[in-house]
Amino acid sequence: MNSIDSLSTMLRKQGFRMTPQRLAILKVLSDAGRHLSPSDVYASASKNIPGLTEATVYRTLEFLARQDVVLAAHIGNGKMVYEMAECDHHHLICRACGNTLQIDHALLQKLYQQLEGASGYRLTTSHLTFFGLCPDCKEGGK
Amino acid sequence: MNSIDSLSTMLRKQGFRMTPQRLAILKVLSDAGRHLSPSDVYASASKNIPGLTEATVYRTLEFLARQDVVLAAHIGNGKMVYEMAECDHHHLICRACGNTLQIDHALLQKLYQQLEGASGYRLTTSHLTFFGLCPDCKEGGK
DNA sequence: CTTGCAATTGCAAGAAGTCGCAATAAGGAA
DNA sequence: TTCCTTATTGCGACTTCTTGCAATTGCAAG
Repeated sequence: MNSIDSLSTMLRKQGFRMTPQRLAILKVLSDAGRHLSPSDVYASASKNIPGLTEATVYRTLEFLARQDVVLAAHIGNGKMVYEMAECDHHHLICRACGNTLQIDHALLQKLYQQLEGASGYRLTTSHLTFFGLCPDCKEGGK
Repeated sequence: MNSIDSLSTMLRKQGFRMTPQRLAILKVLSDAGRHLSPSDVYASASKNIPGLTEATVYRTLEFLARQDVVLAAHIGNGKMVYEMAECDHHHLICRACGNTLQIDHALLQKLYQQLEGASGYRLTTSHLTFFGLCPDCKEGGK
């Protein structure tokens, strides 16, 4: 698992600035251990960085996702959520009740290899979201 | 492939109203043959329905997606796009140049069965988006 | 320690999308 | 055809998110 220090060093090496704003946002995500919405991140980070703006939070999340430090995902309500890119995984969400299951990336490894073979692309891990009905809701006949 | 008439009949049977607004939006999507953004849909549909509002377009797209008449997807720029749910497929997008490849759902059939077995969920088809680097861009060493 | 460059941020304006409520209208029953 | 119920829409206010630009600041060089 990458610490904030090693992530910072890596990003600096690539010519990026590690500002207090960026460090605070990274720390919020690192401490959370789950995904957060931009407004969740803003609410927490602005406690440590008075004067932080939401525009900066949005820009920083997008920057960290582009650098693969953070995974972005849509979880079905049209909103983007973010999480530290520590453990590759995907989500399976019940369309009726919203219950969410985490899926290891290992389950998709073969598919990814197959898609690479068929397409010529090199796939990056992304935070996929699958939808379905959970065991409780599919019995209810929705 | 379902015609607008048969989709309308099906929705009416479920107690929904098939208003001129909904028919116009369905027709725009049906004629497009590709995915459209909400503002694309609004621009086209409002030609036929003067007075149509964007609020109605957003609500109708969300309604049609919920009824599985339309597939919604995020294509990497944070925006939602919509397409008739005619041919189950997914997307593979190059993160560098934006080039997009369409992936048949058939390639994911086994994975879906596997996930159903492992989770107890019944998966619905969703419009997944994979990311990677296309053959041209991965050679460029990004 | 100082300086200069260019990346990053704050700010305000604007775009995209959502919500509550009254008015409108789809459609079934009579 | 008329009437009534209730789903749906228009509207305006609001929230969420993005953008351009000037000011600020991280950081490498000296």
